[in-house]
Amino acid sequence: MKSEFDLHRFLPFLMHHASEKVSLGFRDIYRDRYRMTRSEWRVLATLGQYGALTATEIVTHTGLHKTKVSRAVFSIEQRRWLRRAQNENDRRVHRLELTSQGQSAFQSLCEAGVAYDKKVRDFLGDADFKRLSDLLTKLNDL
Amino acid sequence: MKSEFDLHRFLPFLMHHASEKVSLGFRDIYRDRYRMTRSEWRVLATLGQYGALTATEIVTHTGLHKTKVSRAVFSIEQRRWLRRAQNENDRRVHRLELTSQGQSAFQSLCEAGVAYDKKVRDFLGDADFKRLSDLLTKLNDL
DNA sequence: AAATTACAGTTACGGATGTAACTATATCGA
DNA sequence: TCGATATAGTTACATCCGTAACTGTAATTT
Repeated sequence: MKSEFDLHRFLPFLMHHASEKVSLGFRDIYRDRYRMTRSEWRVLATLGQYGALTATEIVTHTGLHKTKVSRAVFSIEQRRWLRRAQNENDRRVHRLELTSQGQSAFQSLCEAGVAYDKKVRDFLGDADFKRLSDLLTKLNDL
Repeated sequence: MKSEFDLHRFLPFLMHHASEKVSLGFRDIYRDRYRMTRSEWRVLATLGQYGALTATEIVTHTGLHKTKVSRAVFSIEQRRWLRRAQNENDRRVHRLELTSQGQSAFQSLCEAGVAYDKKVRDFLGDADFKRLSDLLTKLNDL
């Protein structure tokens, strides 16, 4: 029987729907401002926050698929927003680092991010916002 | 300064990450069992739960893009899991309805859905699970 | 009624995706 | 040391996706 099953209470649906709302709401910003994809923004943000990393380290930090990272790195490099330097000890590995232009773009999007965060926080209220963050963080270990 | 911005506390990231965990976790089930895409599963589930609908009504219920619905309907129809009947009064419109095979598939996935829900609920605990559902529902109005 | 506008649904196109296969390099084991 | 295995990263392919343009039908305006 379907009686036990309610689409509008089904967590994968709720999650996905809410995620689209929140995640795509911010995507409009970096897409309109810089014509970036989500993968590109994620890679930029990760390098901006953590400094120089290898592609594999970006995969670890973000959970992005390695082909997404590879393509995003290529396209950010095309914009001259990052440099790559081959590792001397292991020539398979490249150290990826934002250029100053890349850092500027990151700063600009950070500010937009903080503003966007505030918008959602105002909507939910501080308590619910924190509750939501904590629950989502907890789900990472599912 | 980036100091205000913490990637791992940024809601679009948290949201997206948690959503991938939960939503793709269940996707493995319908993908492995029936080779369905997420759009197809959503359309199947919507028709299963609400009975006969038009494509536009499915768009309203699910929030899916109309091209996704169009393609999903086509492909589910190919499997003989749904019938379409042209509306006599408005010949642009088709009434879409699951066949008995479609209903069987839906039932089978409902059971999997209930089991999956239980798995997540056990992980989070009843109280947090409800809290999360409520917060996600609230976000629909963002 | 003819012309215009609105709507349901499909499709062409270019771009983004994941899988799997690949290249190049490094490491391990005999 | 050399053959096998593992790893970093890229690419070919098929698929999926959203935008915009389209088809066919209905409703509205004149």
